[in-house]
Amino acid sequence: MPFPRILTLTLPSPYEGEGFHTRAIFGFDVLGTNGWKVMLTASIEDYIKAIYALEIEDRKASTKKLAQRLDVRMASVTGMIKHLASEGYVKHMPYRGVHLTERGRRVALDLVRRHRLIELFLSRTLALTWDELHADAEVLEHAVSDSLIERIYEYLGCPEFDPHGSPIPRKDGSVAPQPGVPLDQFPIGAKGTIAEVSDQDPEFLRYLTKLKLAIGSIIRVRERAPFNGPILLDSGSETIAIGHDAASRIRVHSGRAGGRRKSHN
Amino acid sequence: MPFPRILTLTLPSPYEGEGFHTRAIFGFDVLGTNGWKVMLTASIEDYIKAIYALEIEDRKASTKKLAQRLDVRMASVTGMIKHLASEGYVKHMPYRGVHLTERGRRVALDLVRRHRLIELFLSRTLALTWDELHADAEVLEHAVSDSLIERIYEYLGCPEFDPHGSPIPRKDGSVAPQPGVPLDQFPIGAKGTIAEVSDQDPEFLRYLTKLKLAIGSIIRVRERAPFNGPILLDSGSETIAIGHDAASRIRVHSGRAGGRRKSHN
DNA sequence: CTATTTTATTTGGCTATCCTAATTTTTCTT
DNA sequence: AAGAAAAATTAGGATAGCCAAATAAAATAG
Ligand SMILES: [Mn+2]
Ligand SMILES: [Mn+2]
Ligand SMILES: [Mn+2]
Ligand SMILES: [Mn+2]
Repeated sequence: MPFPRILTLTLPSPYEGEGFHTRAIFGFDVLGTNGWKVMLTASIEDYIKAIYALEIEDRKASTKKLAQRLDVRMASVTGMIKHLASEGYVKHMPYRGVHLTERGRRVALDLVRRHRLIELFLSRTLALTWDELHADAEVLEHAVSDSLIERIYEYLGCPEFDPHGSPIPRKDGSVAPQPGVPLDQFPIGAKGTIAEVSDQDPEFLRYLTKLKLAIGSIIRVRERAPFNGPILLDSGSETIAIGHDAASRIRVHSGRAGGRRKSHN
Repeated sequence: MPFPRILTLTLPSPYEGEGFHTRAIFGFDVLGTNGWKVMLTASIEDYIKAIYALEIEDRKASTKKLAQRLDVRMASVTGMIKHLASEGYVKHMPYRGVHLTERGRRVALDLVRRHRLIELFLSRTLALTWDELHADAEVLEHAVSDSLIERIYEYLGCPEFDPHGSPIPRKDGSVAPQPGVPLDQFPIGAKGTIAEVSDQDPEFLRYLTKLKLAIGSIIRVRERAPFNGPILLDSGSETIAIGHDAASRIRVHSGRAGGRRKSHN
């Protein structure tokens, strides 16, 4: 069987009786080694992942923010939301955003798992720097098979965190909590370890590299200017001023070693 | 810039002046590090690759064979052929098949390069067996970026052959000729080395593994039955009977070591 | 050379996904 | 609380890529 195209596929019916089963509307069902599984299009997977991320950030996902994040128009988001709701991936409260259902959450976690394992794999094998990883992973996450991702997982020794310090969701659908707290909320004077950084913007990651900040770096907040002003911190022998915006994208663990993982920078 | 969706994209115009440029009809133009490049959909890439393969096998690509290979209907092939011809990737002689243009050939070689490098990469890093490789590579070939494929190429030490013994097209568009001759045409009594096997069918590859045949195996044709009958050959200390069909999918180099590469079985 | 079979093309139709423009609902201002 | 602004939805439309059925051309068999 040739690998399914992204858009449509006709397969022997997964249901009773004979005949074929064409499932072009919303991803499609595919016969894998563990029985039938719904295969979703890259577009749908990305929508669900974006909703998942926005729910963590904002408690709910709004049409506007989804449109910005996915780089599509709001009309397209509304249309897709209705599809997703009709298939049971989200609950839609018109004019008030969406929430993932448990079913949707599983899809999101599975995709995030693939994304983060791919990032770690590319980082380990090809020594890609952390600013290079994300864009490739964003595409590859939709292309790797379940069996390949399991091979990668074993090859990496069942890792728990990706190169940006984010927890890798487990196959059973559980995830470790995000480590630490945002740097802009870290107590003044306390010593901490950089535990996680946002992977969304390569520019930001190159900026951190220039500041010699990486996962595992030990820092101390010296001073926080008011009105969302810059944050002064000690790192190694240097003192660094970092904007509020950037600081909010860095999470810091209190104490010395947040969790025994190294930087993959 | 988020990575382009497979189907459509609107980007700042690559041409003079202002405004945007929507190119949904046939892949789209993308701004890479070396200027603008046309990005093709996975579907189009697969059509062009299939035409390339059929031209090698049959001197031309017919609608029927394309439909079989791509698992679509003939009507779909005709439709796509017209698109490809209008974009200058193929020359279409109605009712008599298609040929790739030079432009189409470059697309095919680039895709084959990606496919084979991915197979070798997965084989080296994750120790996938040669029957497992092809299906994953068939999808990933459309998802890896140019920069990632170059990293893989360097990581692998600028390899010339993939795990099935097929030559990896070079970046400049040149390819080494297919090594050896088909086993069903190899002279009787002569000693030879298995140089290449077809990667299309995992069943076939598992069959070869069971026979302990791999790239680099040394064999001697003992006898060839008439009327496309089975072929008897010596391999190691054993004598093997292999059907004509299977034999035609194996290419053999005369002499001992075809080219110093090892099996990645 | 004609009849039949095979191969190829044309026609008409479908869904997925996106867009723009118009409309509706909610939120913000004063 | 009314008006303005922002956010969300609806309406209408486009292309890619697929299919079935009808038609046409080429190849084959007698
Ligand atoms: Mn990432
Ligand atoms: Mn993605
Ligand atoms: Mn292959
Ligand atoms: Mn492919």
